[in-house]
Amino acid sequence: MKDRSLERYHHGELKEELIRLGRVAIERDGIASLSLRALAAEAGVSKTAPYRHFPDRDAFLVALANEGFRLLAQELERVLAEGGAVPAMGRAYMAFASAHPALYRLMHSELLANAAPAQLTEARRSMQLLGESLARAGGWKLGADGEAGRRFANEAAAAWGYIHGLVMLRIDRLFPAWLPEPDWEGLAERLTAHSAPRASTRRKKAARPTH
Amino acid sequence: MKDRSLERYHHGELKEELIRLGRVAIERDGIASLSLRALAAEAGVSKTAPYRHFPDRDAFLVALANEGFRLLAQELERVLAEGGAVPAMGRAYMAFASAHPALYRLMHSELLANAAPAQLTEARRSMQLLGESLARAGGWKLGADGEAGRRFANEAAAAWGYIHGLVMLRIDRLFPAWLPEPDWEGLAERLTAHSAPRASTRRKKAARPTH
DNA sequence: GCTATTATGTTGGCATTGCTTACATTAAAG
DNA sequence: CTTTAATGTAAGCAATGCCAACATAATAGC
Repeated sequence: MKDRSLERYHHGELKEELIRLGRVAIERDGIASLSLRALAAEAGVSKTAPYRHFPDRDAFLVALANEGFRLLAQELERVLAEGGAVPAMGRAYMAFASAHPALYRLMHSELLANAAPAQLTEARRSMQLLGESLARAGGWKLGADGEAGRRFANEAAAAWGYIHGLVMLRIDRLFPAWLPEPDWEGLAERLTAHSAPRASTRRKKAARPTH
Repeated sequence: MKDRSLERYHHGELKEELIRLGRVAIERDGIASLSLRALAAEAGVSKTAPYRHFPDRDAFLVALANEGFRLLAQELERVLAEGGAVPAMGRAYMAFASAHPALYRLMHSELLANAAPAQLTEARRSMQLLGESLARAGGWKLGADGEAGRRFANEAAAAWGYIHGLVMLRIDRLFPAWLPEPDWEGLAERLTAHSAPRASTRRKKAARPTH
């Protein structure tokens, strides 16, 4: 039995502290090598204590991801409040991912694809923000049905895919080293070109003029 | 001691078979739960046999990813041989990722960011193919120096980011379910719009020169 | 205030896994 | 034919996820 004479039996904020420690740990060691036991030790608590707050390791990772979405939404909301348009959103998105690469990766990992939607309330919020911003800039209606809704879904997927891919390329350092380093921030701002329904693009769908 | 009277002591093609089995395993159970021991058992070989061919688990995953790049390059080359232009490349890229989602994810995972370049010879090949195709379509020179090289790097990053993000959005099922399913193939074909230097984009770039 | 209930944390333990060391078998080189 | 290198095996350690039984503290009902 350890000497816990100076420590409280109940931590009191274990759940929150585990999330905090987890965020640091994944950025330092990578997501794959995150260990609940090690985290418990860091928090000065027994090896199975985390299981009182999370059913299993995957559930903890989902909670971590959700925290990430909360932080991202917070950032995006701040930009929106400052009157930022779509390019500013792109910049903020890129900045968030660069500042928390492992967290961003986790937020878009395989795990989340099958996670229960109820656990990812914050995820929906941040995506709604992005979607609304894109819709406003492009003059689309968010809840539109039929053809209009389908067209908006396409434009949203194009814009989101663009910024998401750009960000992943950067944080995973996948861009070939034998080429000059791209201007990531500038490219992120170009999000506008993808969200707004450009005449050229729409015509191309029908007639495909280039090449 | 097991009865191996009918089995050869030496498997003979263990390395290749592990790669084969590994590809199936990650698509079935996910990358995280891939176990070298389990794979060894599947191959009918002792638990530590794989370590004769791969220093550790991560090295095996890198080898798997490299095999993925080889397959992708093979596909892209086939499309090129058939005279396919950039939209066809986009389609092929999307098709490959959809057919092997876990493999594609692995090819762009955190692990690879720090992998020794020598282990990823095939990766460079497939990217070179994509880069050449984009350069030809956009009228760029691949090895250009200075401003031209930097501009090409930006256009390449934009195009690659676009298709990569689109693909990831799809295979990770991240696109919100409350929107209509996007036309993924059609969006992949739009790769042209990102690789070709569009007048509007270039003017915008000039108006906001660098940073 | 006292007690019952619930939330939270601990201890011990099992199975799985990655990986190391020492040894066995076979193929290939000389 | 002998030697050597390549390939596979056996045994075992440490770390981890997770379960079951128990301990402690906070809280609610009376």
